[in-house]
Amino acid sequence: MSLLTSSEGKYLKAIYTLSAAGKESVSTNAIAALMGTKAASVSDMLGKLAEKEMINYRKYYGVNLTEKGHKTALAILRKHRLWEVFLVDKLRFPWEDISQIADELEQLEHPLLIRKLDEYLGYPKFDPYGDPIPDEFGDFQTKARVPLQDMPLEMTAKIAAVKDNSAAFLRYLDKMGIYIGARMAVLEKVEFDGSLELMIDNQRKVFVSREVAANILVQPL
Amino acid sequence: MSLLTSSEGKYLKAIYTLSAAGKESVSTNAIAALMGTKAASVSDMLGKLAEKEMINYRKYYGVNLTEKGHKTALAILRKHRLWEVFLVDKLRFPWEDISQIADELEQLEHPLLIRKLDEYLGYPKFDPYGDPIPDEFGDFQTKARVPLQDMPLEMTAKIAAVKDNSAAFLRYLDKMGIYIGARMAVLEKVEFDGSLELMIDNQRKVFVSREVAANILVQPL
DNA sequence: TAATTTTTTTAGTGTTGTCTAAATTTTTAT
DNA sequence: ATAAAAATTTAGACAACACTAAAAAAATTA
Repeated sequence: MSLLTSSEGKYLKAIYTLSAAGKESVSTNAIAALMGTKAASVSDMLGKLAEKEMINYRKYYGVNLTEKGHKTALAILRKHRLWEVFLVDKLRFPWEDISQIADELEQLEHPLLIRKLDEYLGYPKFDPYGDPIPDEFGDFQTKARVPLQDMPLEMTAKIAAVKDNSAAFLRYLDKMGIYIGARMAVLEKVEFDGSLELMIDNQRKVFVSREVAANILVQPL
Repeated sequence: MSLLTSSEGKYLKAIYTLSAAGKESVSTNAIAALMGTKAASVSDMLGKLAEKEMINYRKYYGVNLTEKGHKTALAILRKHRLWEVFLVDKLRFPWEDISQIADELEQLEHPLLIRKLDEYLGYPKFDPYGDPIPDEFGDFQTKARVPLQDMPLEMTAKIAAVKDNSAAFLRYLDKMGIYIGARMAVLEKVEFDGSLELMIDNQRKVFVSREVAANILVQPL
């Protein structure tokens, strides 16, 4: 018993995402907002997930993932991110399209499918957004990453990940030639508005606003 | 508005399969048997599909696909068979495992996904079972195929398709070294029990029973 | 053709997951 | 500290999809 329905899986992933974003406990409204449902629906579902011992649920005070829920969420995240790699590396999808498709693919339940996919993709460790892909045991690599604004001048780093996965943001990055894995250094910080001048791939200079910089993580080399 | 749920899609595919198998109109019980549901559930669903103008439904007298239903079924079949090719050619699944997984993958609805998949797979025309893959317009190639029993002695042919997709049958074929695309000729027909001696790939002789032969289609060369 | 069997449909129920509206609890502000 | 506001839960409804049991229609057979 107790295998998850695909809807339960989506909730679990949402709770994981919100937990990872720092908060001790995750609120009903935050989940509803992230998932585009109503608070009442979330309350219902929290009851079911608590029943299945996926979350610790104290009414009116939000939820935490249990150990079991955490592992399950990581398994779903693993599937999601592997499919994202497939869509970008193999099918050549633009990265702004892939989240939605991967949301459906991640719910597929077949013991061998993900193992074979992982093998086929060459055991990737990061998805196209730069987020780490958990292995079968839920372990993943997290290399030190810092927000772009915190980089000292001139230090070389690699674009490691983006915080905002919205299509608008990703298209903007594409247009500016900013992509995961690109080498960069901060040439100048403008005091006045927090904007930055960057050198990308030792070739191109680009300006980015404080808002954009806040959504980019880099990994010092 | 008229887009299909994934359950409706499965019914449509089942009706298509049964229609293709010859019958003028498809009975409620036949659908229930193929899908592993009960006749009452089928009746419910037929009402919905008739509502959406996918089928012509005369109560108590079975159903036919409308033009719209036929096109929709072919689109689903196209997805199913492309995913099967992916699973076998790319992920290296044994062919007896793929139907079930493709049943879930075929329900994914994304305008670009199938086009990109098709391109990535190199626009295959047949799935791993030898069944033709409809193109975007629902057209597909059907080369002349004959049941293995009807082949004259000594004539060379290619194994083109199997009628029975059960895991047991497919495993048997694997064991005997009989695969889609293999060259073969009938060396001898045994009057007594209808069994055949085959030459496969000009190398190996194998015996197959009448029952097995009845489930293999070949394409004369 | 009349009776029996088979097939199909209808009626009523359960489950999952959503919603709105109302009730309740917690948080915030005066 | 108490009143107002915000967040959360409960209650009741609905849609999709399955089921069982019973009714109805069609097919079979004697």
